[in-house]
Amino acid sequence: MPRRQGQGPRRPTITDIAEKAGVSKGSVSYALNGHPGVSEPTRRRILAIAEEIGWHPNRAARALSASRAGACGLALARPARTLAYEPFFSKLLSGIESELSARQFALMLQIVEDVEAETEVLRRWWAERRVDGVLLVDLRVDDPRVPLVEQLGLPAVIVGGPGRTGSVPFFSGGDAEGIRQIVGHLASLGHRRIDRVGGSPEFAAMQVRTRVFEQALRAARARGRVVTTDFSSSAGAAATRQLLNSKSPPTAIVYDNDIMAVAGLGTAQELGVLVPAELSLVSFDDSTLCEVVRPALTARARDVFGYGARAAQALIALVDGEEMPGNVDEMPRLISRGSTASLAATAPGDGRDALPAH
Amino acid sequence: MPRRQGQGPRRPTITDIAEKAGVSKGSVSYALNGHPGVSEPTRRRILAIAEEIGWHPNRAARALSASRAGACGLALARPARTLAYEPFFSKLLSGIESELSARQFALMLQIVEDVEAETEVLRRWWAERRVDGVLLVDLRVDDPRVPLVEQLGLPAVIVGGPGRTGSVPFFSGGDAEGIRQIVGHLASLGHRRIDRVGGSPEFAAMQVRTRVFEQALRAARARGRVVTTDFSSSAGAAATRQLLNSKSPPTAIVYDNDIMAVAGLGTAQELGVLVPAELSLVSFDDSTLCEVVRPALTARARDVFGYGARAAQALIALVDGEEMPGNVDEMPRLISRGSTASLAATAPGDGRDALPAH
DNA sequence: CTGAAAGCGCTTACAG
DNA sequence: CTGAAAGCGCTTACAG
Repeated sequence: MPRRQGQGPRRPTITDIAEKAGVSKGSVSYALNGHPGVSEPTRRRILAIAEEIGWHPNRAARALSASRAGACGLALARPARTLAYEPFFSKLLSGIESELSARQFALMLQIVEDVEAETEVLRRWWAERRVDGVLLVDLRVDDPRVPLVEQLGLPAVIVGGPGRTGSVPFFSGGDAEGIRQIVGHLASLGHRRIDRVGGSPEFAAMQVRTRVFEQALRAARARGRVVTTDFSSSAGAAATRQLLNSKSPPTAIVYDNDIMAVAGLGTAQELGVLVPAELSLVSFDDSTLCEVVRPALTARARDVFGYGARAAQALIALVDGEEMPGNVDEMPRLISRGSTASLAATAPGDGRDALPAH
Repeated sequence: MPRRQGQGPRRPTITDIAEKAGVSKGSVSYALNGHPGVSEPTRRRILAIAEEIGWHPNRAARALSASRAGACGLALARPARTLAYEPFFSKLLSGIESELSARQFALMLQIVEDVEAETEVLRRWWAERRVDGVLLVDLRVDDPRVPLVEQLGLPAVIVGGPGRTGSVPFFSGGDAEGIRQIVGHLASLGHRRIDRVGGSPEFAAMQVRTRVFEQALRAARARGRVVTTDFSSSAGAAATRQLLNSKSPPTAIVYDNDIMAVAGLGTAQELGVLVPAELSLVSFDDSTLCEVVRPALTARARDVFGYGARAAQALIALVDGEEMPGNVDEMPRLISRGSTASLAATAPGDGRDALPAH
């Protein structure tokens, strides 16, 4: 026989409401949930009593009888200490959370070390009925989470595909269009040697970016290399140094995130390379960071908050068995700031002659 | 009579285990929870069967009978879209989450617009038994959450006091020591005019910082002003401009967060003020940001991840009715980087003569 | 329109 | 050491 915890006053239940109203618990439940089966006057009386005594449904009880957790899960396979460096992620989380809470869904968050650990979390959440569905981020190439959720029958939405996603719906982040805009912008400024400091190729999104980047270069009759990194500032700095010190240095560099772009800017400054006179820099993610450095960084902007919100909305629809909203492709836009400039306008010739040996 | 959702295979319950093992559900429960009341051979058999059929406890059922949600809550009264600008917060969240999940607690996260909305979330969570306890961050002066959790009997730990916290335990962030270290560092470099770009005074922590800042200035025989802001980069830039354009500009500025410090650096550069030759800059929060800009920013570093983890640990102890670990005051350390320098060493005289009019 | 009852999957005193 | 039973607070077919 359960004992009561000693904490605070006993919270009211539907039994209390039923007693006060002089009806059965069943009627109270119908009234509270807006189901047919109670007369309008009775419903109003019940609602008034619930309000008066400050009743709220016990989520555990509701979850148990309704076989529904009322929560969605987000497991993040990221070393916890690096989470801090991702303004993108914070915005995404805000967007997801705002939609979820507006729909009365709770958000379960867990940070794990790698994708294997994440699959374990997904299994456990589903087995424990902790969640009704999950959001999958940072899709990997041949991601094990996709077959897992399919096998489990766990409702899931992939945030930021595409990749091979099986039957799991996904929301694309508009990366392809973003890359095209950036390369187009740089090419229109006269750049023909455009390198890219990209993220790790294990991510499905990176493969798309690299493929589209190379297509865009060809379309612009430009050349360029891709250096892969782990997205960290130190890797961004190292890659920049490597590119600028190479035999044929670029006149423009595109970075896959804002942190690396800022690190690249600092590195260029250390090497005495003038931005944007001698080198143009573009970040693939916009953030306050890009605005506050000098020169401010040209960046691909997109509505990350809305992106997260739409993904959450899709997941709720999936969980509720409603029709999924379509994948509205994000339309990114390029925000031109001080870090990009025309080569011709700022540096006569190819602009490299005046460079110190670096 | 409940119906089964059409999703996936039926998940095993203790009834299944009891049948397979030929014992009662009660024995299964005792065995699974490591309680006395079952023989060792029986326990092992039960555990083996549970493992074999992939049993996991239904959290809703467990929560209902144990009157325990197995979750802690974190409601954030921050405009969702600005959450992105807080590396501090991301690290804190990671630390909290790591401790919680290590102890099998889930984290419920909700982002709300203001403290009033947050009190509503706390009330609802507790009434719905969604959480066993909550973490309170960004304590305000006369924060309504403190009397609320006391009245509700909702276990809570304040992250980043102090302030008037009633009976609610809190973890201090070591702000006082941090301020002293920064002012001491700048004074030892010869600075006597040290201004501070602080956060909004509605936060309890800001009051402490300002008080200690003024004490530290007096102790160092230095002078300085405090400008309050909303922590945003634009406010940081505006405050910097205001201070540098004043009749008696500072030779050093301390910023309450990294974003404002970076914005301040950019503003100084725009105004043609050389950092650190003519102006030293210090950030009160360290982050990658501080490392990647040029010059890199001197900053107060602290173990934010561990700070969050310890707060979560304290909350779990409180929820479990165990003894709370003591409030180990954070010992911050100052990381000296390129943005601070001795006045005398870099600029003869008071160093202001050479400044362009700004 | 309303009530009595069974059931969700656990936990835990109580008897044997 | 083990089993049978009640109870957590809901939801929902089923009878009236």
